[in-house]
Amino acid sequence: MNSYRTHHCAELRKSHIGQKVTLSGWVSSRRDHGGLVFVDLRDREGLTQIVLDPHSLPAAHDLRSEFVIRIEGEVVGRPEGTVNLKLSTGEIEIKATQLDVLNRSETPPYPLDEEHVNEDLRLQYRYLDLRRAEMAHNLKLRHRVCKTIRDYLDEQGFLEIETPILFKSTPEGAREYLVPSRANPGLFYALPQSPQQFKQLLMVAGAEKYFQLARCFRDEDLRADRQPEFTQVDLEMSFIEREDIYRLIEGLLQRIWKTSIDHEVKLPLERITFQQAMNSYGTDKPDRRLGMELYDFTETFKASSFKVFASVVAAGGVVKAMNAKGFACATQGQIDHLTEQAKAAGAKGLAWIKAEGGTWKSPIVKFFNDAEKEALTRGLKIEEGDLILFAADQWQPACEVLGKLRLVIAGMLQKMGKLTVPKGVYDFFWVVDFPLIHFDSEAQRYMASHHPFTAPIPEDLSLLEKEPTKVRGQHYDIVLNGVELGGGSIRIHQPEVQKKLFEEVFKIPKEIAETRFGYLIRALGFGAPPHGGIALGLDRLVAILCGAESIRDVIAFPKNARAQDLMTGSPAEVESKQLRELRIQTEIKALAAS
RNA sequence: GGUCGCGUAGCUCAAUUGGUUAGAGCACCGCCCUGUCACGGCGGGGGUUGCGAGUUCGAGCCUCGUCGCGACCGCCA
Repeated sequence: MNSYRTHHCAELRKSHIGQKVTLSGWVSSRRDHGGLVFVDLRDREGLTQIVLDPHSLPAAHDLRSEFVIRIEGEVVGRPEGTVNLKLSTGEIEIKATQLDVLNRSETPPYPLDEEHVNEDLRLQYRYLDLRRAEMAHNLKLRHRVCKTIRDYLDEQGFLEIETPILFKSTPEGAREYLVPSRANPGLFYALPQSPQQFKQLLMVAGAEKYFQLARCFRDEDLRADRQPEFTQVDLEMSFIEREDIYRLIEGLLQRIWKTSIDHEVKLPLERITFQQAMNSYGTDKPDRRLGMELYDFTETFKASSFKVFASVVAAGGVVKAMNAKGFACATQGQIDHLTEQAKAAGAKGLAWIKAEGGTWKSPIVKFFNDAEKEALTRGLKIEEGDLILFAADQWQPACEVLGKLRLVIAGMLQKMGKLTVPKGVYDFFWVVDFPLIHFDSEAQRYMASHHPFTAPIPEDLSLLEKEPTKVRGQHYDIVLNGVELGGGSIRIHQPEVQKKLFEEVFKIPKEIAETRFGYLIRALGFGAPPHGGIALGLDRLVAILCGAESIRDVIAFPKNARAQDLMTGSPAEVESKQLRELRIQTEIKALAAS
């Protein structure tokens, strides 16, 4: 025990009454009554009320917010009627006999207990922001989760192995951060988007079970749940099948939820196919808590006199609909907004029906016959006050349009108080049987849906040449409350299969495939074991556990939406000497000079 | 790159149809106060309304531009 503290500020209870204690911390608030001063003393763990008598401790009058002080005193019970039930330490207080100001503080630029402060300011003074109880709690919970992950995976026989941060550019995926090499002028490293290739090489190396809390870097535009650097729980195993991954990760999630928030996750988790997810929710990461499933009416409208629907069906498309329960009150403005959203998602327009005032109000209902109306009423369980929305297109675009509207409408209904997402519900499930390959209309070639190392499902292998988009991959995503928590796959371990995909399916020129992935294919040729793995987004996972809106709230020093650190002022210019050493010239300087 | 929203005191916000000297709470400074916990009372300081143009007799408010921040779309194998 050192001279600063005998206890922390959330520790003392009635049972400590009479003890002489020393506490150190920050002045959270001060209530100066002239002849008596109360201070809420805060440290990482919590608050304790200090009572100071300014007659013996005159410095008590000079205390201000965020001063760092040390207090000696006696734990006393609070007088009758002054107990504060909001504080865990609210039954006691410290009668100070000694006050030392360890450090003064500038007036804080914003009140630390204020909820809705400009995020700029919070980020600029992040060290103050992190003093707030909520942020301190988030950091603690994140630590608890990391510790649980390490303990669990250690028990399961995993080795924590670090992989390089200075890696090589592999422009197949996300845009990368580049790092110039002074020793090799004109050449660049790239920061890894993920340790994907290294973890596969570790399997070839016989590591068998690898994991890492891996920092990953992507130079893409940011979102509330996207940072330029973020952390993945990255792992890979040899001699395993998909079922082994499911079992392992389910156990891990169960343990994390138990140790961090004492919530029981029931196992095994449900599995749905990509096909089912799209069909029922129009997305591969559905938030099933919202209800509002999509239904198919292709058969109903096959021969409809409503030509818009009938012609889509004739062209091999589908007619899908969803019931936005209780949203018949949607204003014209809201309908217009939904139509815009639908168009942005690729629809040509938006057909809708309002069940209102005992009748159906809709621009299209006049084309429907009784059988069609009956099918809709039954299939969508239409009741007074409902809003029905349609999408007619090829299967996937039709699903996606309604999937997007479903989320927009859920947001609107929540604002109106007509839809409440239940709290404390954690809807985990696996999404499986993803298509291995999709056709990218922009690049005019087939692309890997996940990444190019994903193994096909063996029975689909024969389709690879003729109908590549029908091949399913041994890929799996774990979804929680509409958030993609992570994903992974069984990898290709035969070099000839990997080569075939690169060169014949993805049409990556031989030389490029060689320089980009040659070492990996070569490694696979030296007895690579069957292997697979998964990566979980740690920031998102912790954010959900904390109930945080943004992953910025669970990262100690995050960047803003422009990828800047407002506290340190990075990124920043560098000395021209540094650039010369790297043999780098920037266009910006040339532009400024001209 | 695009769409939308926001920008007024240190912080959170207000300011009627475009109308006099831009207000309030908290914070800050001074004085008073022995049971507060959002302590209270009295007094005080604090503003280039993000910036720049324009319209107008007159702009925090309208228009254009610009900068900053945020959300979303694109992007994120």
